[in-house]
Amino acid sequence: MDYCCTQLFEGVIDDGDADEMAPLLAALGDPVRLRIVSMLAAAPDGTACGCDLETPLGLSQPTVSHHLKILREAGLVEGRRDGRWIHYRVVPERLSEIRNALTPTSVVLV
Amino acid sequence: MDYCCTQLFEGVIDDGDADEMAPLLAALGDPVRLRIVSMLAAAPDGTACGCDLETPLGLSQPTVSHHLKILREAGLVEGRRDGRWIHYRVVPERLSEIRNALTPTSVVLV
DNA sequence: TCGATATATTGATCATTGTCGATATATCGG
DNA sequence: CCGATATATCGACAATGATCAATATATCGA
Repeated sequence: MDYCCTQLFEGVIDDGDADEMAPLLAALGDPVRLRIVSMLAAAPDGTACGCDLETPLGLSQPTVSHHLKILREAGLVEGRRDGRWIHYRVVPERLSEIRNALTPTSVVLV
Repeated sequence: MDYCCTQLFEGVIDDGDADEMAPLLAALGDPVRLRIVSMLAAAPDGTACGCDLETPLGLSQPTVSHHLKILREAGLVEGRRDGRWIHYRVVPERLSEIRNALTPTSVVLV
């Protein structure tokens, strides 16, 4: 190895940033969670509760709860309790972070 | 279920699009692959061969090859053979697709 | 307080994935 | 043709993840 065009990589994303950004992208790297985010964004008032997602997704309540947890921990979704229900909404700033990271002029792609 | 604010979700990403977009995001949802993309983008001429990545990544040749394959199959990276070497480069159009999908006015997020 | 509904957690199972060593394939130079 | 280098594939293994049934927790209405 390294007999060929070895070179130093400068301006590359540092390990910490990569470890932060990857879970964010991985959270959206699942068709179910993509659909959830899309459904929340498409909902009339921009929110929906978990129970509304089960039937259209065709998944059990624990599974939907599992995916919502991942999206929540990634900061891509927020939940506000309203009595029995928790209204989930997309956090658009978090989506912007991804878009910015993938922009050619960003830190990630130099 | 569905006793609460049941509603139809219109304008939501369809299953086919979600199944297409998810692997694209999942391909970037790994810190190693994020670093690879960043390294390719940061390389002097925008390309690097696999052998250049092993040492800075601290990974074995098969592992780097594995990640490059995933990025290749996702269309995020292209390889051009040059003798013994394969020069990999980022496909910026593919990154744009992700950015567009995550834009509030896009199909995905309606 | 009790029953009903919404959400979260637990435990289990099966599939996927990241990693490596070993090996195969391809290309170049001699 | 042979040895060296770059890349891909195979096989194995440990870790992660998606899913569900069962159960726990929380809130409301009666």
